[in-house]
Amino acid sequence: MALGADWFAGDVHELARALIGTELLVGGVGGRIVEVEAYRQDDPASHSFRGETPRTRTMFGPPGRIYVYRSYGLHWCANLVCGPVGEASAVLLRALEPTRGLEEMQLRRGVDDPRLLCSGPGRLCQALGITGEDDGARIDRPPFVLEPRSGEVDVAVGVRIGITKAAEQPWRYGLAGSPYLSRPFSPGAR
DNA sequence: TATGAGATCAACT
DNA sequence: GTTGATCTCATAC
Repeated sequence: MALGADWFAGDVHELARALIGTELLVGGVGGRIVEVEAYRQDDPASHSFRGETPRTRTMFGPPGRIYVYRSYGLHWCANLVCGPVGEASAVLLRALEPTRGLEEMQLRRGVDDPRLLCSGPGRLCQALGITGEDDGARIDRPPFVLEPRSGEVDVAVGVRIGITKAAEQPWRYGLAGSPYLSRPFSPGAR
């Protein structure tokens, strides 16, 4: 049974941790989530920190939706909105372990190495075909499917990547030891 | 292996 | 006018 939108109504950090190992598919293409980062409204690094704007409108809406924005004027980055309505917290999808639709992703990305298909927010969106068109879409409606993980996973914790504000916060979560991370976690981090 | 430039857009100063 | 939750490609060691 796929995870519904109300599954995202809880605490963003618990959800970030719980998302590791779940399988995200877009139109039958995707893989296991191996790396995410948590952002909250009281977080200076979050887009929602300074209040609602046309771009961040989705973050302030109901949980279980997808917040997509353009990064550096070039790449798309996808988040899953968490928490109660209006809390404006979200989980940034940073890396997947490709499991389904490899050929499709290789075609979209123009590379063959599975480790390079989804290891990074921009790459992930390109591989799955996520664009600004998908902003505000529900995670539990086609073409999106989020399958719960089967069994326990070893979740690593570390500092977030590529930001300058609140950069010391350990709000990056990942599957320990996975070769599909955008960057490895420090050994022993938990 | 490492550093640097370019792409290109919304929000902020 | 500057900055940023990025990535690719080129050039240099």
